[in-house]
Amino acid sequence: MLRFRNTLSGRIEEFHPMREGEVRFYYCGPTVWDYGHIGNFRSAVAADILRRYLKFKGYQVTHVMNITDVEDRIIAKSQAAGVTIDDYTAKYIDALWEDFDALGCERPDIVPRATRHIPEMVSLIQSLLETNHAYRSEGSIYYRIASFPEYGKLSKINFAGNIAGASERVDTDKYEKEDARDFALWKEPSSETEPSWDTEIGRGRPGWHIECSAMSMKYLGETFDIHAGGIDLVFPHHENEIAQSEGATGKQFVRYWIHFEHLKVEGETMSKSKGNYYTFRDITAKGFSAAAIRYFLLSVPYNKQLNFTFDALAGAEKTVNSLRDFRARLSEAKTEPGLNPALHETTEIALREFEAGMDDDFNTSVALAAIHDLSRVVNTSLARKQLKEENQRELLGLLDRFDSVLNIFGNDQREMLDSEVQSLIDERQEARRRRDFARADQIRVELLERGIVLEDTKDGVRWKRK
RNA sequence: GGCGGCGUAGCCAAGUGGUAAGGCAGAGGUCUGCAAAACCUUUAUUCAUCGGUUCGAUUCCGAUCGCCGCCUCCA
Repeated sequence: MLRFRNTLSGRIEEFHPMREGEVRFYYCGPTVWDYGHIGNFRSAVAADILRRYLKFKGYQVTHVMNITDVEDRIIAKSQAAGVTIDDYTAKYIDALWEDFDALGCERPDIVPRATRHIPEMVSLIQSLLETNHAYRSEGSIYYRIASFPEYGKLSKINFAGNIAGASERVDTDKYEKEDARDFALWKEPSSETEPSWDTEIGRGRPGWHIECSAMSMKYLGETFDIHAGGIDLVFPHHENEIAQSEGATGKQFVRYWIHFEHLKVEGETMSKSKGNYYTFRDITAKGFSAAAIRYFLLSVPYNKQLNFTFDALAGAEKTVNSLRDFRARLSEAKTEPGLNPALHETTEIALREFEAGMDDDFNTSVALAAIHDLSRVVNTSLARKQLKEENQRELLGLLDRFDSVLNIFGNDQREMLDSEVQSLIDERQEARRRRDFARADQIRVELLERGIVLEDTKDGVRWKRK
């Protein structure tokens, strides 16, 4: 039984979707104003694991991820560059998908963009105006928090004792609001040239929060199962989404909220001023593989802060390689017909432990430990020739199941070596038979320079790419 | 100022009221012509510090120190 922490209740809850066997899942994606930093991808990978594990459990999942492509920073930057919003964001959206694919994240089923859903937002704002949850002020439209007594139920912020201290930092240009907590649903353009839309509620552009309410309800319904995102979004973004959606519909908006913890870099907050701000691209440029980055990001449960260090990433690189070697070795092994019952038992235990870990609030650390334990036992059996054909089939199937969730083993496609490389390998085997080790080692070095690593085993020579 | 999280071996870390998962690195060994890979053994009497509760605490409570986050359109 899958259990995880629901931010709404603050407790671990058993998961029961609204509709049998079906999960509607919304993930608050990034704002596309720059290349994604590594913290963005910690969340993206966490959302990927979450969705993949729901599928592993047999649910049919509808996964929506939004792209915020209209927001103050984007407007400022696109105006400074003298280009349209679409032109400014196109490059970063393309980059986002490239990085997404490289990290092995499945593309969401539906990816709505804020700029493509202005009518939906306008209509939601209209119904909030009608129900008195919103009011106009100086050309903009604000949400009236006083109209929604449950405000704060997600973030559990005690506004009575809190806002006073924080209010010193409230922007002075917000005094036209009835209450400091009220937030903008619709913003009047601050200049003639600022990008805006002409709509039934006036000329302007949407506030940040309204897009997620409008788009999630459009694609998933007024009440849906899971809404996930970075922990920083709890307040105000998700709190405001609840106010907007439940204010408009009178129904519960989301049944389970999940928030992904941030990562630190070398024990500190990641920030440009500290010089420890890394995008995914910065890290691959240093020679680390996307597979290692994915492994590292998912090796610690989503609800823990993860300390990013290059030492740890180097460790992940080795670990991923050895797991891939393990799968290749298992796949290539020549086995006798039959079943080794002890190994069958090992296989079943591994599945149980993997699932027990994942069921317990998506504990990927425990799930990975199950895989490492399995690989050690199976490697030993392979070396001792105790692995039978049935075990091999069953184990490869199990690794595929694990990988449907984690996606760390990579493709098991053996490419053909070009004939020149192959003949060098053959020549080396011949040299070894003649005990001409000087020539054999010379060939091994030559192949290594071409990126081919050789391993001599009892069953012959194995090769792999460096 | 208000609220919350964390501090476990050289590094990344899981975890629990009953005596410390896993990975990387290190040491020794098996195998091998050598190497690589794999495997075996080994590496925290101890879980930031100090008190308290308990038969028993790393796990619960309190204090202290350190780090991180939210209260600012930052994942």
